Amino acid sequence: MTDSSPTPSAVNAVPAKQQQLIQTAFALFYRDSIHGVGINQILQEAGIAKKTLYHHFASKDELVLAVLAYRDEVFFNWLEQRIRSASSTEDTVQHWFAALDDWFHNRVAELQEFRGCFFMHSAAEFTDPAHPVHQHCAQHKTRLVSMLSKHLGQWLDSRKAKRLADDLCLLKEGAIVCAQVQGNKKAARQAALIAQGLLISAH
Amino acid sequence: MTDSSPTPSAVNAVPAKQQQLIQTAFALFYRDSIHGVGINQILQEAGIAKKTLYHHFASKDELVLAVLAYRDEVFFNWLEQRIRSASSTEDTVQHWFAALDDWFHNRVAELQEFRGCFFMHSAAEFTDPAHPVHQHCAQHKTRLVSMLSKHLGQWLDSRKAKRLADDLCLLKEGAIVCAQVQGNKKAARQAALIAQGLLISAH
DNA sequence: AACAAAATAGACCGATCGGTCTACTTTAAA
DNA sequence: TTTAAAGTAGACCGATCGGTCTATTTTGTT
Repeated sequence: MTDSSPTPSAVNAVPAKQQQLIQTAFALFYRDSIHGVGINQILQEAGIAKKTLYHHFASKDELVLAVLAYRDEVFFNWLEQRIRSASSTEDTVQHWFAALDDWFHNRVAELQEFRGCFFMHSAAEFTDPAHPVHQHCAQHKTRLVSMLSKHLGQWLDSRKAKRLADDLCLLKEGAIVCAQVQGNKKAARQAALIAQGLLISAH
Repeated sequence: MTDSSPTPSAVNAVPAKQQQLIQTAFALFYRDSIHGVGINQILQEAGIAKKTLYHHFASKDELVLAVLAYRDEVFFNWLEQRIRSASSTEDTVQHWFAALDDWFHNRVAELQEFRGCFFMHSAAEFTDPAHPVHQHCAQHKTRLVSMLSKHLGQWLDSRKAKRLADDLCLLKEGAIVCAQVQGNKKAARQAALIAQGLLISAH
């Protein structure tokens, strides 16, 4: 072993307080939007001193970016795992919307109570496409498309895989909005039915 | 005539300053989100005194609701008009996405520069489904579905019309998100292609 | 035991928040 | 011409904003 481990789980780990700050901030941002939540509220909720926050982050903006990175990782990993075991194009589509359905019905503990897409909301708060927050949101979506596209590439040629992935992501966004704004939790199954039409015509 | 008209366009009209306040507030809310825009900023931009605002609205919340009602009316009327002339189910679908395409490409002056769906964004800022703002947003979506459904009812039985309207609205939401977050302005045409599949299987 | 890093509480800063209020001016109908 | 409503500018209120700082305590390594 090249490094000793003085404390169980230390060394190169993300500082505990930093992680706690990020998770608390995410929960509050997700509920009340970024502009709707103040630093002091986050600190009180997390039970952490103000100095500690500014020891880990230079500003609220940097905390926001860290929160986006955190959510990106959690969400991406969850969805990739849900897709991974699919063994055909049709199976992937089913897994895709089954995952969304679970999310909408709060059957996915690691994603918190469903309130729509955090990246969609954040992009709406920072409408300038050049703003780091907006760019991070766009990247998240792009990353999901290419992950799905790559997965579908196992059975489809890359042009068709990309096209289907784009469509499935558009349907995903639509389902999320319907589920969030109108509280229509059946939106995932509805989107899955629309996707059926794609499989018939598109191969 | 039951009422005289002392000044051209007065009597039962909405006060000019009130309308100006609403329009200015909408432009700012749409760009920087509701929580991201302060009262003073709105007043400065509109060139209106603070007392005048609180003469017309009891609070910022009431101004927000008035802004939602204003945008609801503008958007609904625009989209209904775009659909009205359609003469078949297929034609309606084409008009539907052609309208979105125009919006995404900023060819619709009355809707302002495209920044996504204002109601979707506002619902994200007020996540409590019981909050008046959130409810107004949900209503807007419901109203659009039923308008479209009614229109499609000319050629489809009501069950099928409702189902198709639901699907077209889900596709609309998906296209809006893709166009806004990723800047994918082709999303309307993409959604139109997906909708083609619906017309084949669903009648 | 010594020591540096990390954490604590919370006072404090100038700016802005939503909202009230006074005092004055403009507008337009009777 | 009178009069009431609607408008103006902007001081002011307490609260909160993001962020800095002092002083002290906890923590973990040597």
